[in-house]
Amino acid sequence: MSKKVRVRFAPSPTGGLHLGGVRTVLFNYLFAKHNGGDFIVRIEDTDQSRFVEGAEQYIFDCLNWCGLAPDESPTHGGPFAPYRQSERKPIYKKYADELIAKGFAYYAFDTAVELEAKRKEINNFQYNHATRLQMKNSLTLNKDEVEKLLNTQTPYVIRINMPVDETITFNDMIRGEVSFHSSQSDDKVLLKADGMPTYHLAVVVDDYLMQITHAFRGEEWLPSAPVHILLWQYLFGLENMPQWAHLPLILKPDGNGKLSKRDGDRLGFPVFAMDWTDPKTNELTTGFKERGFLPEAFVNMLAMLGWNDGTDQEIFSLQELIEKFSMERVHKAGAKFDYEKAKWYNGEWIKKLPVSGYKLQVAGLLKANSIEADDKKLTQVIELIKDRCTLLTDFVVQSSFFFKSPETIDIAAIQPKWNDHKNLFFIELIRAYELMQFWNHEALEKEFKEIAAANEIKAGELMLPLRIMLVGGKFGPHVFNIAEVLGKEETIKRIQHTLQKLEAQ
RNA sequence: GGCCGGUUCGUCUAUCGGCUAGGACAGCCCCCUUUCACGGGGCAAAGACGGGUUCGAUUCCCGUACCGGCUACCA
Repeated sequence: MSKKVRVRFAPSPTGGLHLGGVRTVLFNYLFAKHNGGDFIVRIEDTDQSRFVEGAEQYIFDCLNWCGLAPDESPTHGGPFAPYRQSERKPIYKKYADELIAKGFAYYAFDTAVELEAKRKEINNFQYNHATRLQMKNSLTLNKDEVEKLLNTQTPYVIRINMPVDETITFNDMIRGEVSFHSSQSDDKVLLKADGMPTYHLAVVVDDYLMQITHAFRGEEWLPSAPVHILLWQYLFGLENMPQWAHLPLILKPDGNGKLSKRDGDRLGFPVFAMDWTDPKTNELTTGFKERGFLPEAFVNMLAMLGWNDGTDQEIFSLQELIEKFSMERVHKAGAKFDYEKAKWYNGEWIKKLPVSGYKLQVAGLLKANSIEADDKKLTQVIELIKDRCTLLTDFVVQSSFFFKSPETIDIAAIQPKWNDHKNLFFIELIRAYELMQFWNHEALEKEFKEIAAANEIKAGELMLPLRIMLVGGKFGPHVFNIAEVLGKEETIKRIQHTLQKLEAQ
């Protein structure tokens, strides 16, 4: 029997949660759930200088919005707590010491200033097999000197002693066999002077301790994979190492390169899942949520950036994604982000979901625009206009006139073809509508057309004016549907109002 | 620079040696709609290049080009 699948998402809480980050979460989550496994969130906050207030909570808010709930995390708890690396600090030293004892790592006492000087002196300086014997470390210093430095609290780091001539090969679930030469990697710092591990030590130790079976991360990590593999070999044995998959990057739409927050600002689309306010600068970056995206659409769109099920299907619920996901079908190449397509997914989900699935959000949006919508009418309105909304925020413009009189009336659209004859028609229409027993769109349309015929005016020439009177502009659903929802009193009131304006002209 | 990865329509992608290279978004045209959308139909649009292997390569191998990632006491 094989071990239970356990995957982890390991963000560092340094700011907003990027599209690519959410996709990494998603693929982890889908893989875990597809295989009946657990999804763990581990906070990689080993760099105290990059700590950002609120960033961790924000990550969980985003996951919650997306519907990607962790089985274990600092906030959800779990048998392998703590899940915050800063709280696991004492654990790592032991493994770093073990590496030193085995000769796979060494103490280095070089100061930042000394390293800086070396970098200036040697172009492309690397702390590696070629240079480490020129440096101040336990390889060059004798035992007593090292002992003395250690005893006098001299700051030091622990570095991995990369082998000079070894080929490191592993099998990536997406890329197949990938190999590196050990001489190419430098002697990465494992334990920092402040006693915190670097990412390199921490991932390996925690993946082992937390019994992670599959480790998925962005492609940008590929070059450091050999270091991690060596660490596995030295510490826990290759046979216990998780299976790796390095996910393709999400690229900017124009040109090339990794998609960044700046690209979103520049091109006018969100990059973060939800609104993020930088606590230092107070700068607000809009998220997909606040931009009017449904989590269903956001997740669907992200999944399709690099994955497909081999058919033409493009709309998937989270449940379907769980059923169909496989790492083998993840594309190797990076994908340029296409905001137009992202919006298309949202439009599809607005049409697909029952109104109850997003009614509350729409009500919230309306409220923010000081429109209080009663529940029954809101549902009715949403049904009527949802086909012409691609973002949730579109509902505001598309529905405002149902709840309050239009602020401006596009008189210019009626005026040129306006005449007394038409004016008379509307006066007659008002009278007829006042007497209507059953206020529904079929009856309203029938009445309208009969009066038009009696006046020998083409209905088509009258429908646009009516629309402008009710809506204020050339948009919205079928005009008699609008009148039906508006009700007798309001409809007549709006017609009269515009009639007066036309008269005044 | 070095190492690693990648390369099918403008974009996301299908194809696991047989292709008239399929779908979707965006674009254009038509229909529906007496507004605008939605919807329906259509058009246009691709295998970086050069060598192999093979009866046959988009698919396998090699090289070149181009793009990207990494090259911190950051993740």
